[in-house]
Amino acid sequence: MFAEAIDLYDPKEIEPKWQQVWADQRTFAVANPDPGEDADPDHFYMLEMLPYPSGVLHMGHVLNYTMGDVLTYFRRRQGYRVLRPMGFDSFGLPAENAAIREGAHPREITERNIASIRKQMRRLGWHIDWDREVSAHEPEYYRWTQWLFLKFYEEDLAYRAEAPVNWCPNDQTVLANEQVIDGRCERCGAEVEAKSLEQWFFRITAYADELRRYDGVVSWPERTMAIQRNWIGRSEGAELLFRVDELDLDIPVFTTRPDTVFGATFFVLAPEHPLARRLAEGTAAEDAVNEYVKRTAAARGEERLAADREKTGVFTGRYAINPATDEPIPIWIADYVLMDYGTGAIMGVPAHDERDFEFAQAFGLPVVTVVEPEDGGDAEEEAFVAHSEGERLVNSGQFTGLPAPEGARAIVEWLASTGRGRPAISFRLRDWGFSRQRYWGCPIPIVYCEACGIVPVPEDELPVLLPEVEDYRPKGKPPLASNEEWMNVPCPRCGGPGRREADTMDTFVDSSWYFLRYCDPRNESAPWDRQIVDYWCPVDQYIGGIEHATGHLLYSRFFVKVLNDLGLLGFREPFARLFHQGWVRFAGTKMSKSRGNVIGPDELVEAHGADAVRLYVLSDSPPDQDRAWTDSGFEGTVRFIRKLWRVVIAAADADPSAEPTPLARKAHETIAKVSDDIDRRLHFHTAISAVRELVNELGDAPGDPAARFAAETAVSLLQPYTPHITAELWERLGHKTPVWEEPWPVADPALLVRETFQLVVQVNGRVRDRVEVEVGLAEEELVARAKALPRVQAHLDGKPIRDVIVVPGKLVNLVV
RNA sequence: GCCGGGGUGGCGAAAUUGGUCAUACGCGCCUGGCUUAAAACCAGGUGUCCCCGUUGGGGGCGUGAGGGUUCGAAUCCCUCCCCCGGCACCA
Repeated sequence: MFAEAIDLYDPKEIEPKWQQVWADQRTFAVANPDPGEDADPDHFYMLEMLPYPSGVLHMGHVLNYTMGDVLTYFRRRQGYRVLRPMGFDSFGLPAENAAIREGAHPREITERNIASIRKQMRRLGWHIDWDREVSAHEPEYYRWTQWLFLKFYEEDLAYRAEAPVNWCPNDQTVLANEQVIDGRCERCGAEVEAKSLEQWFFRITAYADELRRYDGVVSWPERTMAIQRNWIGRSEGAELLFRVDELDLDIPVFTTRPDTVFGATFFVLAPEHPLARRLAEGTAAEDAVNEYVKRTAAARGEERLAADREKTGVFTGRYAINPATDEPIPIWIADYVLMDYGTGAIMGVPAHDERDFEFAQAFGLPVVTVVEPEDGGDAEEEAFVAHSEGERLVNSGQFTGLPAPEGARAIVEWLASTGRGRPAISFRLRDWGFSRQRYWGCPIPIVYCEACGIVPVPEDELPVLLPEVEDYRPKGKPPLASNEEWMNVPCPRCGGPGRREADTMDTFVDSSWYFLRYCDPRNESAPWDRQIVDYWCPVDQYIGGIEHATGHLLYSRFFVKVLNDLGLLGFREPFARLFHQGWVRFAGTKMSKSRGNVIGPDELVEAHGADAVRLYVLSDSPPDQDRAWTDSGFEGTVRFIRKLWRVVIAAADADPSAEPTPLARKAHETIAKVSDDIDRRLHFHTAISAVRELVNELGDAPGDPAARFAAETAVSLLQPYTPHITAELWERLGHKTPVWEEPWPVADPALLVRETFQLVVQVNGRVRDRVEVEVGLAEEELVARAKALPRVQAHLDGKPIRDVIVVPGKLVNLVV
């Protein structure tokens, strides 16, 4: 009784013990390669999206980092040098809002949160190299964020422009398109307004085409690439010039249907188009146009986006020349044309565009059909004709009769020859506005000088430290602007009076390069050493939420492409393999802070140990699928861990034996399956199932000569999932080398090859019997054995056999 | 509307990509053991319908629906339905 009691599994005892060993021995630290080193092991960069330190970890984090942990241990034990760092995305709005609420400094709140998350991470036993920890808010880090900004600025890839921005009236700040969800602020839910401001932009559109390709990517989810491609949105077509003689203007339009230009019966400018007011100047329509522009500008936002809205617009009194027909067509201003797509102006072809048709109907504009189905069809009855293979141009001058796609090419060529058009590609993607009127972010190292204009802060004056301010609230102007002493600075170029840039950077800038800094985190003379970064990168396996598809994952790709063009690194895609973990749901809903239904890992770790939490979160569901956290399921895992303990302790007394019993064979099959599931498929849940099968069989065969081997195998294979209990059991099995340093087991191929196999016998494709036969029999012999089976005989029923299919090593199918 | 992912027991899911009676592993449920009792633990059972000589054995049907290819289909093809995600007055 007493002996049994000491051997009870007690995670509270075991887990702190091994965590202390790992800390003392610096088990998780990994060195960069030594320049003189010649025998370099294979290396592997394992990365999960860094956490935002907003309080404590939730189950989503536990899932994410446990997946990374399994892969880290797995690769490490396969002999790879594994880089698995951690850091904190520590600038950003929530810390600032908490600071306003609590009256503490955002730095204080942030660092407090980081300390508590770090503690949680250690308690979960994650294999993290803490020597490489970085946080975005530390001057040692953001100094290089600023440095990178200056490089982009030098290349004209960061620029300043006045632009309509998404303005959140509640947070008093500009939002990126990605932060606007259904016309509302992602964070506070307030309705977003339009506002025109001087802003900083990254010219991500310069890389639009390449960002749609994934050269250098090894494995990305199809859906993620589809989301990014939809977001970037590429259309091929032409830019055509429409002349306004009276004002001596040529206004470009973008169209995907240059074949329909002969049918353009009107011309439309977006209300925000810089020429909109000028066109109407001096015409009878001037007042009406001004009034319309003012009204639509105010109504931007949500209502304007509704596709089923009635078309509105106003005639300018001017005409443009259709470059194909040379006929004047009326110029209108209408808000169904968007300023920030194409050129902000369109040719109206009501016969072949649904929206143009509606507009023409509303204002009585003529409809001219210029494309018809091959057979003539009943085009007159139809509002417009879809673009398809069997269509030909009509009413199109010398192009009449050409098939539509060919006609499009011929027309663009013809217009190009007189300078009135050219082939063009248009993207939906906009440049990335990254100015934020906020305090808790990376200062933008720019000085505005009355004489010199925009002047970058010299590199040797970096970092521009984030100053202290009285109040973090924006109140219309950015908080940094309230610190007059900080704001006023001599111009770095002429020494005259200058004012600092008071906006800070979007935190997505910080996270666009953190994975590079991890490689060389303490470098004081450069953001990184190119040799070191090129050694580790691209990241071999990245894991994080799919919600970052059009944000972080796109920005990081853009950054790496630019940095490659600058010669700062030697690759063009940051993440070779990408994987999205599913959501952890509880009580049928997504866990999120805003819903207040977060179950933290702390209580569960406290009650049942980190191993149980780690193992359960990866059990039962494929890694990319949402999963429900159920108490009964978790209890099942706790039960299994206790069973593992019991069964392994029982086998510890058994003698080592190499006898190839069925249990030994099962152990080798499990090694093969678990290795393949983790390595190739990331199917952590089926790997766990396989080990459970092995443990079940071991439990059923305590006296088996291979019991000890089976126990050791189960412990070894579970080690990446449950590092504490397996470390303890491995030691109790009498091993001196700790299990995490044990090479990953390799299945013995000899034991995987069977001497006999179960031959499946089918009659007409239906399984009728199975028989154990020796491997390597001739086909005729297999067929003869199959026919001899009584149950097969019964189904053959004396009928003649028409065909025989033999799959060697598997089955015989008799067709009658 | 366009693009992408998906639909398998009561539930989470497996079947590694055309070849072992489809449902491994787990949850739930049922039966039994242990117990004064309960919990825990342990053992067995659990798609569905039917048949027989009924502590056993045999058969039909079953992977959203319908069709097709094949000796053989959850897996491939066609048509359709439904669910989830992205884009959308984007010219």
